[in-house]
Amino acid sequence: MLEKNFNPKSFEKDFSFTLEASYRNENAEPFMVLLPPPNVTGSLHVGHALCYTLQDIMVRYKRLKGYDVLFQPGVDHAGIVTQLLVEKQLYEKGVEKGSLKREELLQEIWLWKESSGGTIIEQMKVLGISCDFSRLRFTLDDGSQKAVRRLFVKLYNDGLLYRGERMVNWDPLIRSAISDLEVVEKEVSAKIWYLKYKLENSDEFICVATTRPETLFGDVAIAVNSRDHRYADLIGKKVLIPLLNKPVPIIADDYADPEKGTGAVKITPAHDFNDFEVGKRHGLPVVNILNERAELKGEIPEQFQNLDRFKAREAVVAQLEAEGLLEKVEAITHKVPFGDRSGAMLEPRITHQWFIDAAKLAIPAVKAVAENKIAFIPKHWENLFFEWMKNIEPWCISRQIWWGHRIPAWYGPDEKIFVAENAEEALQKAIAFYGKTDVELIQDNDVLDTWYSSGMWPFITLDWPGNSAEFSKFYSHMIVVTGFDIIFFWIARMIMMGIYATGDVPFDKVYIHALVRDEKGQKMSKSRGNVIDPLELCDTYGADALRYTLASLASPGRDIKMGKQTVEIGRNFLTKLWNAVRFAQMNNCAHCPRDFDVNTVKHPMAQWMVQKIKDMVVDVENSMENYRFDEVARHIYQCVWNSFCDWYMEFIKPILQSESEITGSSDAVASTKKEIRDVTSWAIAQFIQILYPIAPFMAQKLCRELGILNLSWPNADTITLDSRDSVEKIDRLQSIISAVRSLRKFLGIAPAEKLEAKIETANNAFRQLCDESNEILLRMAGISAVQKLDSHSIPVVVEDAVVHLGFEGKIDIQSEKKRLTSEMEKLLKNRDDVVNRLNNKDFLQKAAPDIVQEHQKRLDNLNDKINKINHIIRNLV
RNA sequence: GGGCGCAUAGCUCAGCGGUAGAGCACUACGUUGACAUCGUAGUGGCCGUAGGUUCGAUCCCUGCUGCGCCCACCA
Repeated sequence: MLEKNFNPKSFEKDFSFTLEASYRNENAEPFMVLLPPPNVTGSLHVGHALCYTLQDIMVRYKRLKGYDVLFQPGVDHAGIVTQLLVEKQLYEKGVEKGSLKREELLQEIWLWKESSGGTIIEQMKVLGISCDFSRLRFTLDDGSQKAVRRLFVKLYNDGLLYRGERMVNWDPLIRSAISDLEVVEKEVSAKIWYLKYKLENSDEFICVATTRPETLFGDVAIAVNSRDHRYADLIGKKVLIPLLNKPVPIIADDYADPEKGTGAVKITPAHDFNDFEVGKRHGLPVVNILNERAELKGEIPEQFQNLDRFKAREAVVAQLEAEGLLEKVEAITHKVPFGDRSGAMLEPRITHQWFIDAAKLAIPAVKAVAENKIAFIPKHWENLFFEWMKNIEPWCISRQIWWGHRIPAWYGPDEKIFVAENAEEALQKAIAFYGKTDVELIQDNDVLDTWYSSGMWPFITLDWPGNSAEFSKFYSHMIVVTGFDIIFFWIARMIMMGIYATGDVPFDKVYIHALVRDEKGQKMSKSRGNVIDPLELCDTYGADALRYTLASLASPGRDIKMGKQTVEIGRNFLTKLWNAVRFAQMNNCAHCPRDFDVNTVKHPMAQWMVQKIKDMVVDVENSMENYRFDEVARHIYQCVWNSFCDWYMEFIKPILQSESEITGSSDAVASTKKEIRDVTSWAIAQFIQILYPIAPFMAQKLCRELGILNLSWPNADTITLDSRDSVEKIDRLQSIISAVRSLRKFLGIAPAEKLEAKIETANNAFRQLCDESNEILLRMAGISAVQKLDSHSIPVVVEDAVVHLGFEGKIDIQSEKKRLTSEMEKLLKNRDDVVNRLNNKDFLQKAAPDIVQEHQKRLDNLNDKINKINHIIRNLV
């Protein structure tokens, strides 16, 4: 017997997932979910919980349906994040950044990874995520290393990967290049300084506005627009850079916008993307005045040497002011690029980096999505994908850190590059190239962008470049579930690299899930302090409750607003089901006989319930196939709570609690009782199976409790019972009960007070059900049916039946009259609408015939009811 | 500047070319056996706005307004 209190904590920890998760039905259709590998430094947040829960629901559903399911887990080494984290921990122990050698630092990071990395994997188990953990992969494991190098060499040999000197976004804190995607623009308040540049051999000045005065030492020109008459005569002349007195030309370039600033703009090619382009157009030199830490360095006055860029700014401004070269200062707010990992303000910087020719890889990727070989769900996210792919820039894949895949490129004495899968191969190439054996090669110091290996995840995990059975079965047929924010970072790269490496798309579906916000709709963040910990929610409400709640909120195209209490949705629902099962146990409805056949069921209430379950199975299955997990949750909820608990269980209580078994007085009653028991236990078994994908802990607990050995997905097609008559009759009985309850409440009749009632109906089948339902009517509506009423009565109209409620005491006739009159008003208005429509020739001609018919029927029903109520009102005294 | 999404009950959200729904909240009543993590009944909506298409629009189309997001630019 289930415990009286629903306490998920008491059983959720009992179930392990490893066994069932690694089960493979190898002869069946494949279904694979590619788990986005969480960072090795990560811990579970609500976003993960949503993402993983949805995946797990799909996976468990497909397992029940008999698919060959692979749910492949893994962890990402997360280069920059992890190295920063370990360096910080070392710093706290007194180890300065940069004081360790490469091998020493790597060893420290590996040690950290072994001891503290991947806690999120354990947290996933708490949530009941049924990955095949025996196949857990790491983006730096041997297989990944091999695959990464293999693809690098292939890309290089195909000319799609190259080393070049370009301007990139540089993070002065990490001291590495980062990709454009890792740049976040932030609005900051700043100042704009108007500097006076003296014309050479003149006393005149040209005024230039800048937000970066400290970069003036790197200026190589002043640009003005050729159509700007203010400066037309200055083009070709020279100005002197303030504080440096170095002459630079005034050039004409359309980049200079007469509307902005003073219309004259300083050109600093080494420290600005636009200026770099202008410099290139005009063959200007590149003067770098910042080092890797963004300190001033180079051909600049001694007093500014080694100053941090922000201190340098102050110093430069002060000096300019002292020399009278500062015309004015204005306060502005503008957007400035920051690194999303370090939070440091970025610097454009010209360095040697490795790049992937993403534009070329993008062509087949765009084609694949355009041709629907890959479908985004919801579809509109394709737009975002296309938009980015259209404007894709070369992808800078080298990072100046140590934790990651070291770039498999070696340099000979003359900087000649040898790209190879390992040092030995590189050496062989070098020997062949130089024609001598004593060649010394130095490997590139940089590592690859973390997203490089992530981009290979779909095939790394299937043991590419080997030709595994899993690869041929699952590759290009899997689904990826992720947030929209990594469509660029990850999805696009997986598609590009997957097609390039294997010739085929890695997956055929991309499900984009919602963003989970706090209850006010704000993004959750540590700094706001509004982060909800899913593990805490599991502890308070249970993992199943959290899973159910997340599923029920997962409507497409809308973010999820969620507070802690939101999880009560799931907790309350599961409690309800728990108690329903308890009720069944108490009434010997827990075990469904093996030979039970739902299609032989006779009792109207039983048939009604069977039909409700059949409908639910069909609905849930449709919703599952359409990735509508909110609908899945809702269909189950309605069937369990509204149909099964609210009506069915109340209806069957008189039958289950009758004494017929003991007395054996009636075989018919006893066999009805048995049938009801069987249907009840069958219904519960269906609920458990349907619920398993969403609430696996509870489902398994109930299976154990009820002795259910095998779970499978119910097949609605095997339910062939024709239950239309029963459904109609039971629905009618429900209407009567609701109407009587409503009227009793309106008249203020105490719930405990029993009333006599006479039910009039011309429908014989229904008449019979009413006669058989005395006890139900008594329990649920508080009425006992009689043939003749002695007391005063008030009639209630329910469809084609009239229920006369008898009262001994006084009833407020006036208020009842009022109520009926207002009901009548509504009915009349309703009828007017229908009549108007039926009088409309266009409607009759153009509307679908069944719609017209339905309106006619509606009109008949309304008329019938109006007549009956009219009659009642006239006779109320 | 370019693009995307959203707007339905007090709140959170479903829905749909043909009578507007749920959960929460609220009001009233109700606990000696499935369940107060509950039950019963109720209150509450010109479905953002202006046009158009249609026999009929909350739903389809267009404009507008408001909110959110993405990309680009910013001397």
